[in-house]
Amino acid sequence: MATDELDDEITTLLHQEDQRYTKGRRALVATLRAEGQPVTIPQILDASDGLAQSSVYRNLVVLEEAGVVTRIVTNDDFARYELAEQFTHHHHHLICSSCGDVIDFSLDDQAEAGLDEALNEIAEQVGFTVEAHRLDLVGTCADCD
Amino acid sequence: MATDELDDEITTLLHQEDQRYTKGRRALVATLRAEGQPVTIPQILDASDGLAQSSVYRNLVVLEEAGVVTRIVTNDDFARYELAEQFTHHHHHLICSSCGDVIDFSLDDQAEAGLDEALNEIAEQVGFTVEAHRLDLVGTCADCD
DNA sequence: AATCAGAATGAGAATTGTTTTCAACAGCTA
DNA sequence: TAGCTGTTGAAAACAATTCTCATTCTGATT
Repeated sequence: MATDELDDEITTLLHQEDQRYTKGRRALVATLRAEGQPVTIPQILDASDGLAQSSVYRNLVVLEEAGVVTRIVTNDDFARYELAEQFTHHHHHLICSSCGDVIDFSLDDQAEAGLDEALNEIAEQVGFTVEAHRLDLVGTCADCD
Repeated sequence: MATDELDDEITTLLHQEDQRYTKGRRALVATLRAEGQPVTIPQILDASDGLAQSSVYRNLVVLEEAGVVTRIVTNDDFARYELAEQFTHHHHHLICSSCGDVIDFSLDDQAEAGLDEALNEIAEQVGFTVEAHRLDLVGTCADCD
C-alpha cells in the first residue's frame, strides 16, 4: 500500500475516535511499517529515536483502539505490535519459545478457508460472536535450533 | 483420568525435574482439575483457601516447567492456567474480549488434521521446530452479548 | 525413631512492564 | 493573536509477578 493511501486511511480511522494523526503517531506507524514484523516497545524506542516511552505506550493504545495496529501478547516479557491486518494481510505467528521472537506466516487459501468454516461452526454452537481468530505456532526458530 | 493415575504421572514428571509433588502443588492440581477451565491466580486463591499467593505463583511455574499445566496469556490482566493437554485433550480457546473469560473448545478431527498438515508444511519451509500450535477465537461470549 | 541436608513455604519486599499524572506545548478556529 | 482542546514528556504511580529469607517440612540415612 502506498504511504499516502495508508496515511489517509489511518487519518480516517483516528478521526472516527476523535484522535489526531500526530507526528509521534506517524513515526510509530512508519517504524512498524519499516520493521514488517511484530516489534516490542524497546525495539521501537531503539529504532526510532526521539520518541518518549510514555507517548509510545499511550499512542500504541490509541492506535490499537482505532484498529490501526494489533497488540500481540506472548509469554515473553514485552508485548509486541504490528500494523493491523487491514493494512497488511491476514496472517499468523510463529513464536519462538527460546528467544521470544515472533515471525509472520500465512496459510494457503484452502487451509485458511477450511479453518474458517470449522471455527464459524463452533462459534455458532456456543453462541460466541467471532471478532478474529488467532493461530500461533509455538516452537524453536531456525536461529535458536 | 482417575485421580491416582493422574497423581502418579504428575509425580513422575516432577521427579524428572527434581521436584516434589507437595501438598500445595496437589492442591493446585486439584483446583485446576475441579475448575475444568482456564483460571486466573486470583480465582485459584479464592477457590482454594490456605494457599499463599507467592507459593501459587512459584508452584505454577514449577508445574509448567514440568509440563503439568499450561499458561495462557491473553490481553487480560491476569495469566490463566489449566491442566496440560496430556491430562485432558487437545483443545483451543474462545477468548471473550469483553469479560476476559476463556472457554475451551475442540475442532472436529478432520479440521484438526487438515490444520496440522498445513502447519507442518509451513514450519518445515521456514526451519521452525514446532512444539505446539495454539488456536484462539477472539470475540464476545454469550453472556456478554 | 532421631538427625540432618536440602527443598518448599509464607509474608512481605522488590522488580518491572505498563499506565497515569500534570505542567508545558502544539494545532486548530475565530 | 487569543483561546480552547488534544498531545507530549518526565517522572511518579500502579499492579502482576518474582524474589528474599527465615522458618518449616521431607525424606533419606543412620
